[in-house]
Amino acid sequence: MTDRPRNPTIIDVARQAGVSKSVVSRVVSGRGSVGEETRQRVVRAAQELGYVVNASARAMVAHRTYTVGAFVRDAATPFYGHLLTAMQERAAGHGYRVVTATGSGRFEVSDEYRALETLAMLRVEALIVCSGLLPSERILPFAERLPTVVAGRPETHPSITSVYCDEDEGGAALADHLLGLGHREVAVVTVSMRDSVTLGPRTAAMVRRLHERGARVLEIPGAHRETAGAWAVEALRHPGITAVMAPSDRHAVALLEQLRLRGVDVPGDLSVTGYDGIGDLATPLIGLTHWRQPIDVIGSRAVDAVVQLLDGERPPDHHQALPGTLVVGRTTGPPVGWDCCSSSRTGRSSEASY
Amino acid sequence: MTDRPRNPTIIDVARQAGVSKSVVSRVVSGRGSVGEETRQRVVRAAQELGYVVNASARAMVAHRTYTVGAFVRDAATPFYGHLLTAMQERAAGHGYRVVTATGSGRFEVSDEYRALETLAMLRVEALIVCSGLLPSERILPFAERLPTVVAGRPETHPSITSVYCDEDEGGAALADHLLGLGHREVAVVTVSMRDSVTLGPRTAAMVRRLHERGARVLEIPGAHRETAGAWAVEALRHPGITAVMAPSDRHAVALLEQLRLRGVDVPGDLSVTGYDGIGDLATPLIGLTHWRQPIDVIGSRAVDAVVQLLDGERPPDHHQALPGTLVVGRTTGPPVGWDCCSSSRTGRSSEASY
DNA sequence: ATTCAGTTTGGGAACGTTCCACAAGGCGCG
DNA sequence: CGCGCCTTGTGGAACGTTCCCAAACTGAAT
Repeated sequence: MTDRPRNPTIIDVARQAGVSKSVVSRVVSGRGSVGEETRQRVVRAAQELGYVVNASARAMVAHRTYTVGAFVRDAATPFYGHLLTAMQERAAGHGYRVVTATGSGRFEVSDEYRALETLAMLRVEALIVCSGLLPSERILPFAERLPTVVAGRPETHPSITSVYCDEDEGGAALADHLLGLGHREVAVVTVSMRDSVTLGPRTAAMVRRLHERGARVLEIPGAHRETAGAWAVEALRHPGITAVMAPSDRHAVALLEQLRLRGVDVPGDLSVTGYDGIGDLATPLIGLTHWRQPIDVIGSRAVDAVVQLLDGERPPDHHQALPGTLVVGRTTGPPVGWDCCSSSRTGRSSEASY
Repeated sequence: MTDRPRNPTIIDVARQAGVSKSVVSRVVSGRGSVGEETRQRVVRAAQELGYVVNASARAMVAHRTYTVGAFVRDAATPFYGHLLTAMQERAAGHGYRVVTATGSGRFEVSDEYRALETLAMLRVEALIVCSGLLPSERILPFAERLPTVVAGRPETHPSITSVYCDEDEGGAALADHLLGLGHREVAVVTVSMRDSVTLGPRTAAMVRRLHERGARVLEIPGAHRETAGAWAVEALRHPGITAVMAPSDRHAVALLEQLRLRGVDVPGDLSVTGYDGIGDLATPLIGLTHWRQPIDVIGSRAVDAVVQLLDGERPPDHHQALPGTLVVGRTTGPPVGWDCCSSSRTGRSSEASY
């Protein structure tokens, strides 16, 4: 780096305005009283020199940065993009900045750790963790030192506050929707709890509810969207299956693409459900039936909680579960051969064992 | 804010390890030599105390922050989300952090200015501007003080480096595609240059090419996606129109939704084109014909350029125009009544004047 | 005139780090 | 043994800001 001209300091401004640095400090920080005439002179001098406060120096003496750290696994996914935006906006309202750190796609523990350490170096005053993958025990060491809120997923640990949309409710609601349409044999693309703290519980909830209501369930493990072709094949192998539940909108869209390639009619041959309901994927154009999470609310509540913790108050609810909404689109419908009036089903397939 | 325990400093670590603060500094910064036995002792002490370097203090003396500022209008849009992710990753490779500032949705000049000033306070070493709306003259004052690169859009000003995908080429390619299919009367949803530095030129390029090749053009001004219903109405009012070109994928999807509501068959009745080709909107499911920009490349090249500027080199190309790709989907096809073999058109509509 | 309160201003310490100059000790070499 | 050199460790200055305290100045009341 070639030597660039130094930024002007309050001392430069003070010299220019013919006052002491203390006066300039009071003018730029807005604390303490300054004579009106002097303040004008200082403001003018600052403008002439293009003075801008140095946040580092300020942070040093104030022991505050007015910065909240947000950790997300991958900011490019629409879910996190929306969450970040919502948080940023709300934080600005509280006088805080949000600085985000990401785990760098490669899903490595060391990257994750480095990201969180970077936030610590920057002396963020609090932490908002928005990752479906980072387990509680990795968050805990930081939560001990910083007010920490987990956003977008339930958190079991008592010393961590969380703001989320109940996964059980959503999973059950989608299952009920399919059951109500008459589906009795449903495939669920499942994700293990280990692989995701959000996708795991919601698919488990789908399976549970379907079982409870006496439906047959085919579980297709499928954490990664790239394997959507295999899900399609697996679901189609079982002729009794009339619906497939995906762990997220993106999974659902990947599945819809694969079904389309294979000439499967949705929802004629097969119904499909998603989960999340964010941004462009929830477009009416695709018409995906899904469970919609109030991401904006999750984001702003998370920030509110963090600010309350910073103010030394305990947030009203340690774990805030926000209500979601069932959005019925055009990817779900009654199963083939289903007679809506007799409430019984014809053309039931043989008792395949799965 | 209640008083939180202070973070340990190098002095605390020094005391714990029984050495001077200078030794600790050398250990944590990795500069200067330290006896092996001593270094072990320091590392252990730091770990015991949970010491983390204070970036502010470091920045003060080093006059460096290893931080690049990114300004985007709205981080929630997929285009910018992807761009940011790409930049973040590349910057990390160069040893820089990216801190983003947004113009807070409300599209106010004062917000914009505050966002850029925040970046200046944080003493970012360089600036990457990724906004289709912020005009050059607003960027210039910052470009004079900081190495500045504009990403994702062409930049005319000679003292600002830019990395982008040529809008003229994309607009023309899409127009050619439609012309090649046999379309002769095309509506273009146009955005003024004033409203967007990216959307403006690309729609202008579409119109230009269509005119050059002798097609009739209906210009429908439409900066905001919310008015997509009106575009649909306007296009359908002119029976000669066989295709509509949207300024972006998101505009195109909004239009497709409106056309769907009105029972218009795409591409049977009307062909539709998009522009950008990012993430989930470019999904094969929708099958939108569009011009794809290499966003990842734009992001990483922008960071590379910034780093070169920081190193005092001039980047090889002051203005880097990257190649895009035409992606043909299922939203475009031959116009109704078009006979592919005779290369002439039947059922031509009356000479409507527009 | 003198005191007193209130406002405005200036000087200096402190924040946590890096870097520089320097000291102490070990080592090889004449 | 004395000299310089290299390695390792120490103390202090500096970075740009805020805040505390003291000084200077104002004006009003005694």
